[in-house]
Amino acid sequence: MSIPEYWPAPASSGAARAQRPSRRSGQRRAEILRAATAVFGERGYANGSLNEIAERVGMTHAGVLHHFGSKEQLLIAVLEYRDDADVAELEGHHAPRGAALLDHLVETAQNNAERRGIVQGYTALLGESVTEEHPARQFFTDRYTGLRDMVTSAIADATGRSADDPLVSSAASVVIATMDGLQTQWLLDPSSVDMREAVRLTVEALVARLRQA
Amino acid sequence: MSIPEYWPAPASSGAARAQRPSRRSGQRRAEILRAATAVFGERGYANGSLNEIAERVGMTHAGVLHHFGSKEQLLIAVLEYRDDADVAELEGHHAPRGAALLDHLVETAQNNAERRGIVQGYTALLGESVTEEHPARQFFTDRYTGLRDMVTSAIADATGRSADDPLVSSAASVVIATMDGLQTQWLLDPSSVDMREAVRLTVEALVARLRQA
DNA sequence: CCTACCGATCGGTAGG
DNA sequence: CCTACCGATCGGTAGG
Repeated sequence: MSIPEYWPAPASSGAARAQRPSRRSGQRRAEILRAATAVFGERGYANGSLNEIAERVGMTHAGVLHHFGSKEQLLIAVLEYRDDADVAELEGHHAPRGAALLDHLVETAQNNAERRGIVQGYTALLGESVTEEHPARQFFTDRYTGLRDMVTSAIADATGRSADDPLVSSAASVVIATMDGLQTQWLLDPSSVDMREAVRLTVEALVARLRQA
Repeated sequence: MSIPEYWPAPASSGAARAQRPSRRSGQRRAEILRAATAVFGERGYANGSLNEIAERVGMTHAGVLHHFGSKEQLLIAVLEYRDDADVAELEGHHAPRGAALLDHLVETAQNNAERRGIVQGYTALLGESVTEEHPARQFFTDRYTGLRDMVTSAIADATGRSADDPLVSSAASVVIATMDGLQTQWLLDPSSVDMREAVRLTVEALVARLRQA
């Protein structure tokens, strides 16, 4: 499973340069991950090739495979890389856990309208992931389980209902579904939809509905 | 653009058998369309091969290409075929145009829970369609424009608001987005979501919200 | 990291 | 509709 490292050490690897191969290798991996994120986002996973990824970082596809072992492992790394970035951003600004999470989601919808590449990558891979034996399937399944839990407790918090209330978990699924579905519509036709307003309306309507009765 | 027909006429093509080649060809095309729908649904378009489609109807991939010209044209035919089926079903049961459409969508969500293959095919192709230069892109763009119009007028009807009200068109986008997004969550984990209840809640909450103020 | 290669598979065409 | 073929491309491996 591990990736052997048998290429020659850099000629200038004495004490003069503090950069060990592992440091450079880490940078190179990050470059590949960025390129792979872009290519899978533009073309999808099935249609994105290692060759195109490799060209964008100035190496051959064999070089990419050296770093990541297989196309599938590269995809997994891309997904985790994206996840890390999301988490970092969440924690950087604030890590809202209660009702404030709902406002944060409205903000996210707005911000996403200026990150087309990222939205497209997410939507394309998510869509592909429901196909048979797709390597991203487990990743997204787990991710949505976690997302639903977070949003469920946020809605419980905002409405004073129990997180076990079926209406609450339904509402959580709906909020997430709305964000995903709006992204698809927006990607197909950006002028057709105001993602921020639509998410805001959804959250408002659901919370109001769950507050009564 | 047209597909030439130069294969030999059936040996038994006299007056005894009323089946002209065009009739048989039409049946064969329908078989291919069904197989292609299944394969693209299971594997996606990029990952689904003409060879697998051909095998399922007992011919070679060249035979499939004879009938449809190219893989891309086959995809377009599949999408139109699916669309025709949807329309036929809509008109068969009832063609609800006003507020009744909203109830019909709740029913559709319920019915979809027993048509996993169809839902998966739709979700996978829709997700792929947002990638660069994807052949299904125009199809889905047009489809969503039409869907939004229908649902917008249904919501206007149900709430007494104008179809030009931005809240109404936002709500329409949300209803459609919800259905799509829920399907994805359900495909990833069928036990995680009650599609019917979630759509019902969404419609109810949005209509209630738009009825006030 | 590259070169050089592999087998497999792809969509499409020619030609009947 | 098939056989037979094409060039292109794919992911992956060997070996340094």
